[in-house]
Amino acid sequence: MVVEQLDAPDPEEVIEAAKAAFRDGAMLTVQARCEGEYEGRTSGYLGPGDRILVAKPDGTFLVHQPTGHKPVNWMPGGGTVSPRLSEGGAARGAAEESSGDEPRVAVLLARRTNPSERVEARILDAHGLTRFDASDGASYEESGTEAEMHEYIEQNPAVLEEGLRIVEHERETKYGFIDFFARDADGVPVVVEVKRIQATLNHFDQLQRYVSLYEESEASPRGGGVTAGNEEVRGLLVAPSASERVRRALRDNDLEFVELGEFGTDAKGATEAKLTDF
Amino acid sequence: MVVEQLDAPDPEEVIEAAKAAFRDGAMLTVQARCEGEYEGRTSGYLGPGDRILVAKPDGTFLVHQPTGHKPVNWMPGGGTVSPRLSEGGAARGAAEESSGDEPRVAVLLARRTNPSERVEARILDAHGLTRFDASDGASYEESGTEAEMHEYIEQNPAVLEEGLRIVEHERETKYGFIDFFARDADGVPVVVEVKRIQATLNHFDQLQRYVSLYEESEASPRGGGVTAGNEEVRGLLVAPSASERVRRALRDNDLEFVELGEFGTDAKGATEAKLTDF
DNA sequence: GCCTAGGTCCCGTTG
DNA sequence: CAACGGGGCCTAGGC
Repeated sequence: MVVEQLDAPDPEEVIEAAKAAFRDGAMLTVQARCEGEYEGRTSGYLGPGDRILVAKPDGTFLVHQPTGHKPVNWMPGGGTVSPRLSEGGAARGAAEESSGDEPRVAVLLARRTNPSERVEARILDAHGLTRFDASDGASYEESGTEAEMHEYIEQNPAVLEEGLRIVEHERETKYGFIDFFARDADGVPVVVEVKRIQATLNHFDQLQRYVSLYEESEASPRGGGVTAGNEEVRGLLVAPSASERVRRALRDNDLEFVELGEFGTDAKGATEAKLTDF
Repeated sequence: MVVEQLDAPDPEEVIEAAKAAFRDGAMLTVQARCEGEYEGRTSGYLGPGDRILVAKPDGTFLVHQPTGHKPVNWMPGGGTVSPRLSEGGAARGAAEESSGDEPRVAVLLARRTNPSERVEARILDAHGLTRFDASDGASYEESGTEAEMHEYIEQNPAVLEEGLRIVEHERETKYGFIDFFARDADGVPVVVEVKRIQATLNHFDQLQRYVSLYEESEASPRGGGVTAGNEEVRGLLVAPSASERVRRALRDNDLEFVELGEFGTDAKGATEAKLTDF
């Protein structure tokens, strides 16, 4: 039996099922009216409403409202989720006298350290619960990533500029990592920053940072005098597109934009076609 | 009835339940062995395995493996999820001759435009399905945010520096927004960038950009000559902490770091305590 | 463990 | 609508 479903379980049944699921490494899904509370990097409270709760064996905990991609409350994996019975009533608000006839509610508490934080979901009314003994060995394989774009450029530097020669990939500097360090046809050093998506001001910032770093660390040690220094390093921002503001920022700072959209098989085919032209 | 559960539904039942749920604006959860495929900003494939599928009435679609905070495949809200029956067999791979006795499988296809993309989950084996007519009017209320940090600083500028006077909050420049524009005790202009979390190199970048922008736009128009220009603007990065690299980048570029961790009631109390010291 | 940078980032806000 | 910046971002890769 891979899945076990409970319909409208009472608090004790929720606790029991949750304990068993966590013990056995199963995934748990609960449809419930609940409250949420978070305390950690910030703190927050979510009033009662219908949500889906998901707890994974790695400690991941998710609270999903009926809209939106992101969980309204969550805990990343690495911590633990523990079920416990608690007094009824609101998590927040005045502590009313606990009359004996108050219903107890099931609570799912997710915690972790570093950073220290916790999410608590008070299940006021469990509509459905599913235990799922899931087994999944597959991993997602993706193409079209920035890593592939890097590979493509490394193999075909001419798509950026005729005569460009890649010297180093992922060069570390004291201010961060440069995507490519290269030299142009005249041997002038070129700092290259590559983005898979439309370039933003932050990307311009990064390139600017790397270029100034290069100017400082390379020009100064030379003793200053032989080379012009600042003039002798170029900065290239490579991306499929860029807003006008970004283009202007680049121009104003003597940096260059290279539009590179398609890459991979198509572009490779184009390169091969080129070769046959000779 | 808020929740309807099906145990090991066959493909036709999955389709039927999904159609009904989407028509009525209910949330749908399916525990299933499935394949996943994404095509859009990148493209990717996920082989068969056990996952939880969640479809929301706003078009959000999530595929969750047994580990990890993030869905392995997803579609943000705004699009549509449509169920349909399809041929059995792998989504990827050679198109085998479709012998008549192949089982048909339920497929959930999530699509949107702008960007144009789609996620397809081929449900090879549905273990469980839950329809949830959820109603949730609550929204999450959070404190400890950067906005609150801004308010606090605006009310207590002295925590940054004695004699600092806030001139403007969220000043727009042609290259972006400055958190605070201020003047120090000597009337020297100060650009302030505030971060709620540990400062990163990108945050340094932002401040550096704003400061250079200020130097250009303010110093140049003046005709250059009266004021020293570059020397006469300070940049402050305010955050609870910063790595050594970030501190060095700031120092090397004549920018300043101000450590500001606690704020709000505690810090306010500290300020008040200080006042009583006089 | 910290630091750095990417992400199918998502999301809100503003022009 | 694009664009810019925040996020309890999360996650992977180095060191």
